[in-house]
Amino acid sequence: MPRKITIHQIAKEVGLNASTVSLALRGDPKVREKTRDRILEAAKRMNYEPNNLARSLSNGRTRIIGVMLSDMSRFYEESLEAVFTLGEAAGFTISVRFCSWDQAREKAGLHSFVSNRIDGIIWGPTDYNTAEIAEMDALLHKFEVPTVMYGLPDDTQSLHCYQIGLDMQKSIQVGLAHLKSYGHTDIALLAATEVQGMFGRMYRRRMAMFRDAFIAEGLHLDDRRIFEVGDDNCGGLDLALKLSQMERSQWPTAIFAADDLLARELVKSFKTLGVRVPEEISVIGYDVFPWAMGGQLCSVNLNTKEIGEKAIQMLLKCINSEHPQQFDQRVEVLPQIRLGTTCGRPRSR
Amino acid sequence: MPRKITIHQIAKEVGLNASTVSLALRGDPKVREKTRDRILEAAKRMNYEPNNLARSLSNGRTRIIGVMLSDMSRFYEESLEAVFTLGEAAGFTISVRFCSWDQAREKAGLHSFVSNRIDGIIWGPTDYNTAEIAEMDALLHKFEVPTVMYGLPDDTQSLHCYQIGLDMQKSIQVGLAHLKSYGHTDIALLAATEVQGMFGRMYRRRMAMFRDAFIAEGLHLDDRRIFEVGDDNCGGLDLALKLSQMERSQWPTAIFAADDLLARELVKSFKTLGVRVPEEISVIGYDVFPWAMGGQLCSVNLNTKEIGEKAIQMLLKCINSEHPQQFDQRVEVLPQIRLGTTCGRPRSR
DNA sequence: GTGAAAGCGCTAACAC
DNA sequence: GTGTTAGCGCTTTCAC
Repeated sequence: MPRKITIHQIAKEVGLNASTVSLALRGDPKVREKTRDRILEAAKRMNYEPNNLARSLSNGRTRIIGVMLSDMSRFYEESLEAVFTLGEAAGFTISVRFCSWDQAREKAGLHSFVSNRIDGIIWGPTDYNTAEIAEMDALLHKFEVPTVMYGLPDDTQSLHCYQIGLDMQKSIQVGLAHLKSYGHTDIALLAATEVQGMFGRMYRRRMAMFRDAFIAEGLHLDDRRIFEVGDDNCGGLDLALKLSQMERSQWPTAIFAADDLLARELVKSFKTLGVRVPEEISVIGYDVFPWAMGGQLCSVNLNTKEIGEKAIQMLLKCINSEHPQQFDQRVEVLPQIRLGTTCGRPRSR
Repeated sequence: MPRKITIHQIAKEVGLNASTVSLALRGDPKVREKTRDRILEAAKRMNYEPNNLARSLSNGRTRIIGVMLSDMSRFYEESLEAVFTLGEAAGFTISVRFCSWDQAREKAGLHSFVSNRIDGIIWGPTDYNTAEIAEMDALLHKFEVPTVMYGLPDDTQSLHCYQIGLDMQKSIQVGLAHLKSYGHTDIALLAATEVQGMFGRMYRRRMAMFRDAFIAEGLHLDDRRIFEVGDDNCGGLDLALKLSQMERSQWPTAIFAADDLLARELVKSFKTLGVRVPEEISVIGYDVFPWAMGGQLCSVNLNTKEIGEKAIQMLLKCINSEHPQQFDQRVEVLPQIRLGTTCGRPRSR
């Protein structure tokens, strides 16, 4: 038995023509049911596996959607799951590339997408507004590869791609407004900024946005109210310990943790040390962990599931349309306050 | 300007034949340098992007390696990075599929790899020894797609694929032996087993292996020495608190945490609560976090980087060889004790 | 060195 | 309903 079976061999086997086999395999109603059954039976028996290269070369589409990501960050987990679910339901295969925050690899990966003639791209870029990004954006546009960039913090008007926007500063403001609604004004910030590499860079960027958000909400963020720790999910204990050595009258009334895992550890540590949350101090988290603390943690959720859904929906619309221009260039995904039990009115001082 | 440029259009532009252009683009020495420069210049100017579908259909290989994973688990991070680095250095594009622990999706993904005629597969299966896995293994074998399965706990002799083995029980025994070498015999186990879904399943499986490993090392594991928590990286504090309410004479002399993050939190919590590690109690972790606690944590490292390296090296060897049978069917990757400062001799009782 | 021609496996238009 | 034919864009063999 020959190794790679083609439709011609199946055709010969059942005494028909290759094009009939082709039609039958794709379930075309033109071919009689009995004929189709014979063909399918032979295909299965001969271990036929269709050759997508030939198929795609011939009909001009691959039914593959490429996803370009910087790393296997938790940030992408939920959105990617949404992309899979909706993309596969629409008959597409999802192919992922990672670039490890390396722009050369990112570029090479996107080129490979183009060379392999995938039908569309979802792209979470390593950085924004750099020359490389603009160059790839222009290339993808020139090749008419439908592309959705997602997780973009700012409106990057110069790009041609569709964009799923995520206004981080606004989402922080949402959290601050939530705390203000309880009456908090003395709010501290717990953030991991001493992390090395790209993660650290991300955290530091996030920190800058926190500062801006405080100002935008008319709040004062004293430098002594900023607690920086050297690890993304192991600094809560440090802060709880630090505070427990201070007089309570000196405490802030609420703490905004820049990461849900930090917040989770902070709350647990407070409880361990006998500090009541939220009676003595309120805690709010920020990020992408809806499951943190079994839903008890109050947090600003970045809603990444919706980001993924919007991205794949936009892309599918664009792929299936003749006039992709008619769609909105940019869609904003709004964060959601996830109510828990860790925020309350400030203690009386 | 037409949208998709082909070598024929370039040929027409420079007044040559398409086959010359084809040779020139691939840097064949047969074509004169001056001619090649003219061709490359035209290709760049016209924004030519090669069509891999046509190329692969013609020459029979795609230069793509497919990686099939269950999810974006931290377990895969390092190994995947190794696969990228070595694979790309060898001129391959790495394409990743995730199946979210769904065997139907896993199967579909592997089929798509075959249909797209990728040159080889690295596969971390969702489960072992099931009919589905065996079926896909047989199919991949029949299609002669070189395949390396990795992270396999047991010797699965019935499979045709190359295997990178990881003997979890032995690696736990390595950790236990390390503790025994200090003189510990009263060793407790901290594990997260109340986690939902596939993670929980994995943790429970890990738990069973811990029991077997204790027995194999001639140690007694009393049920009261097993501390199960409901979260994969937030249970350390609970245990530290629990122990601090017990008389120290009742304590175990060492704790084996089934996860580095658990271990890390445990050590930090001990320190917070005034318990000296390792003077009063030793802690050893287990998993894939070489960076946990800045290298201070003593741990059994599963060595996933080497798993990835071995996998891609085996695969490349197999792809480049005419006689893949000559290589070993299965390679074992051994865990390493990562020495830290959290293990020492047991306190005198 | 360069060109001509066949073919990779499939699809799609059109005959019959 | 089924067969015929002409590509899809590239590589490869063989002339010249």
